[in-house]
Amino acid sequence: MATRGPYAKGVAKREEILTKALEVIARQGYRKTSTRELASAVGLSEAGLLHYFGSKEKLLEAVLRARDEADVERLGDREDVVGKLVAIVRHNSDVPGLVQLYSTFSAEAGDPQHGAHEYFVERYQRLREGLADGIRARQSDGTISAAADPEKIATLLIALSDGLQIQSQFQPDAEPADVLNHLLALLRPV
Amino acid sequence: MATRGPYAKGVAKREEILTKALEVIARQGYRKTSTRELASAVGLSEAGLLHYFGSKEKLLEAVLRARDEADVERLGDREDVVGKLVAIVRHNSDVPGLVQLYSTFSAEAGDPQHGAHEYFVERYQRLREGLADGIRARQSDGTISAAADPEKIATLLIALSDGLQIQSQFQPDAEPADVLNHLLALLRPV
DNA sequence: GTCTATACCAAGATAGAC
DNA sequence: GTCTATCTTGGTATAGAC
Repeated sequence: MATRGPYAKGVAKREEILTKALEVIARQGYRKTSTRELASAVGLSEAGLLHYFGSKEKLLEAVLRARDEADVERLGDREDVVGKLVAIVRHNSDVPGLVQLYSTFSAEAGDPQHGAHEYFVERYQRLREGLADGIRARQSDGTISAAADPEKIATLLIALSDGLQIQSQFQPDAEPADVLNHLLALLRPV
Repeated sequence: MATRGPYAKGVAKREEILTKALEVIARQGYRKTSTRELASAVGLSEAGLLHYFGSKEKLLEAVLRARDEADVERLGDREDVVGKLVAIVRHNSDVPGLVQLYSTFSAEAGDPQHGAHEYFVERYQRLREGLADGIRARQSDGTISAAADPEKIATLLIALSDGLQIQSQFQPDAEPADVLNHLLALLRPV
């Protein structure tokens, strides 16, 4: 009855699936990407693919986790958390399919029954806490007004990033990062 | 060959479908609401329901249009456009299923191929223009700083409302309208 | 009263998750 | 393969313009 954990082969395959899925979804969005298609893209049957992730929902959750990790890897050295957020939002303009996966999936997962609900609960909480610290740091060095409530502004910046990325899909000329920066300028102490 | 337009009966049934759909979706969210269920809720077969709207996508678009109209009816008399937005966000806490329909659908419709893409393009543009006017009005009466760019702040307020409503599904104690009001306080001239 | 577009239904084709 | 979801096809009944 002892569980043995994944073999090296399985770990590699898992990696391959996530990389490929990220690629396919970034290109064509996720609504149009079936498990069937993802399976054949990595040379597996549907059942074979689902063996690794259990369900489509769990696979997509893993894709988003992988993206979060990639963001950390690109920006992990940066001190300024608020600047990090702006950099991520700017970078996301280049991967609309992923942004669409993220926004659709997070909206759907609002339902507590949804398989990825817990993932988002934890993710948003982690982001809020990190950003609140970053905001307090900026208040110390004088780039954000002391009148701002760090927790509320953290919630606000995340919501703003999410909302801007959705809206920009309907207004191709708009640059989400510019709006974020305009707000940060207005939040400077006088 | 000539088109005759809907009969009185059809007009009434269309109304009934929208009202009922709004009710069912507000209660249980849209992910769990099938056309089959909506059809039987109004005493029609699935084909009968689709006869009126052509597709599920178009039906959901009509539901969102109906909600927009209901909001206008509730708040049409109000002068202050920014205050209107806050009131809508506050009211939306009472209809989580509808909020979920709206956010999921708008995220999905980011794909230009999506049937409701055009609807959202027009809706966001209309909202932005109306809000920008409201912001200029507030700048005139001194409740928003003259340093704010009305177009950017309009985009921001819409994005913020959307994002806050998504985030609040993962943080039940949070009240989106409070964060909006905190921002408005910070945007006051000094 | 005739005529035809509208209102609707039964059955099934198709496709996706698992 | 099974189950469930959307949507199509091919039909009948009826509203309502003329």
